[in-house]
Amino acid sequence: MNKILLVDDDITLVGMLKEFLLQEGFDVTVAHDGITAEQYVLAGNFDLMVLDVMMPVQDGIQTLKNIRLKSSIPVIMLTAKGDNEDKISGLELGADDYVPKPCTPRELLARIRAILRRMQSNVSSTHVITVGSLVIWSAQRRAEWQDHVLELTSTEFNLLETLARHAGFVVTKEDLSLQALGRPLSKFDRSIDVHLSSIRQKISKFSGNTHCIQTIYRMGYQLVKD
Amino acid sequence: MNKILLVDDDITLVGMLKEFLLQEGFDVTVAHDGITAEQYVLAGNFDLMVLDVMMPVQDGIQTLKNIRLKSSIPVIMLTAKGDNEDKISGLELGADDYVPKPCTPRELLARIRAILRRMQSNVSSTHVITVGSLVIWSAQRRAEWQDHVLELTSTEFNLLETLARHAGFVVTKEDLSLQALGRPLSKFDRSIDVHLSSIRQKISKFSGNTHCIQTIYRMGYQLVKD
DNA sequence: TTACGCTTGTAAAGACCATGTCAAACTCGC
DNA sequence: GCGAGTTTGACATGGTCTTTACAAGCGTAA
Repeated sequence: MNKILLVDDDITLVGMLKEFLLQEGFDVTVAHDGITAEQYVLAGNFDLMVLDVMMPVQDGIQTLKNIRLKSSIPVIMLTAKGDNEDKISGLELGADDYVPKPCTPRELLARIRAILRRMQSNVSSTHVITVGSLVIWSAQRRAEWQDHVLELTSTEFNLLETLARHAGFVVTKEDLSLQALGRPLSKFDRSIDVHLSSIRQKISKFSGNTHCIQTIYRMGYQLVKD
Repeated sequence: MNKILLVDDDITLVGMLKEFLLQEGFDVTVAHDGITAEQYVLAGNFDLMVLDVMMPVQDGIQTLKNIRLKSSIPVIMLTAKGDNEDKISGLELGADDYVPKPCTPRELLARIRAILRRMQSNVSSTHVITVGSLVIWSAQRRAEWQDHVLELTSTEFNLLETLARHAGFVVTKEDLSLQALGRPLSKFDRSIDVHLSSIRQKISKFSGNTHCIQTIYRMGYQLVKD
């Protein structure tokens, strides 16, 4: 459940929004002035803050400024009128969105969801590994060499991916076995050599360059960056 | 300081982003079309590029395609609308992330930081030892002498690395044997002498200076600090 | 200084072992 | 049972390490 902090001096408006957001499944906390909001943000771990620009004592802009010194919490600014200056300076201070007042709760909700979605997609952001002419899409389990699809088996893909993740570094057979085959390397296990051999063959179909996967004698293998 | 290249034909948007990123401590350069961007990338050593998909003359996709032929610079694509096709084909070309427009500067910043962090975690863990004209990258098992790669065997590398770690001090053969060969020195073992001989030979290919590895009679060897 | 013993430099040879690779045996899901 | 994928076995290869041999260097004592 997402924790949201609502900051506005308009008590009735905030009350209404709170009700609405609670029903939508958010965990809502309310503050009525900037100073309190600052304290809340630094204390509790909120996922997002909705901040009114126009407030007595300390306005939203100053509040955001202070908060940005210590936190990178996503912030949606509520601006009175369609004031453009507010928008710019709010964004430059590090607001993630601004919503002109008056706005319907639904509209605000949409913005909140949008921001949270972005933040989350940020974390799980697509994993693409690029090393020289090799491109690997981990999620899709897809690998290309110089724009040609490499038709790798599952294990081969794991191996290549592991090497790519550590491109430029030597990866021992022990590590390769653990990470790509999922078991510790045992004494006379030749699987890794065999798989690497076939990976090299598949790569060599598209370029003579087979020494991109270097063997480091008695140490392991290394995918060279270049 | 990280060098960032912003590429978008929307001059006001780019101007705003540039301001924002400058304040965040980046070194920002701007290009308004794909052709210029290509030239910039190949010329300057940027750490990251933000590339708009929708551009006149040459769109972002083609630009990325061209750049990928010659550079593996991290790229964030800016896609208009939530256009899914753009997303896919951008990633397949080797973009590292995509951000749907419109986006706030903060959001873009977060993505930029995320990518840079990922890149740096690859490099910063590298253990580099520098002694005079010798540079050793332990993790990569790579050694250079005056910018020339030394093609060392595993044991040779171990020996040189051990000497480099104790540069300026005498290292006994006993210690060398233990640390580089992994076994105690036995009575008539000449391996270390032989290996050091060949290391010296390999170094002497690039400079007459072979006394960088000093023999301390009846004591051991020493890599001299310059 | 010279002679002697011990240590080190280095080339060459051989032993050893890791790796490349093919093919057969083996799994496992269908 | 079939087929794709994986592992195992076998063999060839070749790189690397060690050993050996001899030459050269160093230190010390006569």
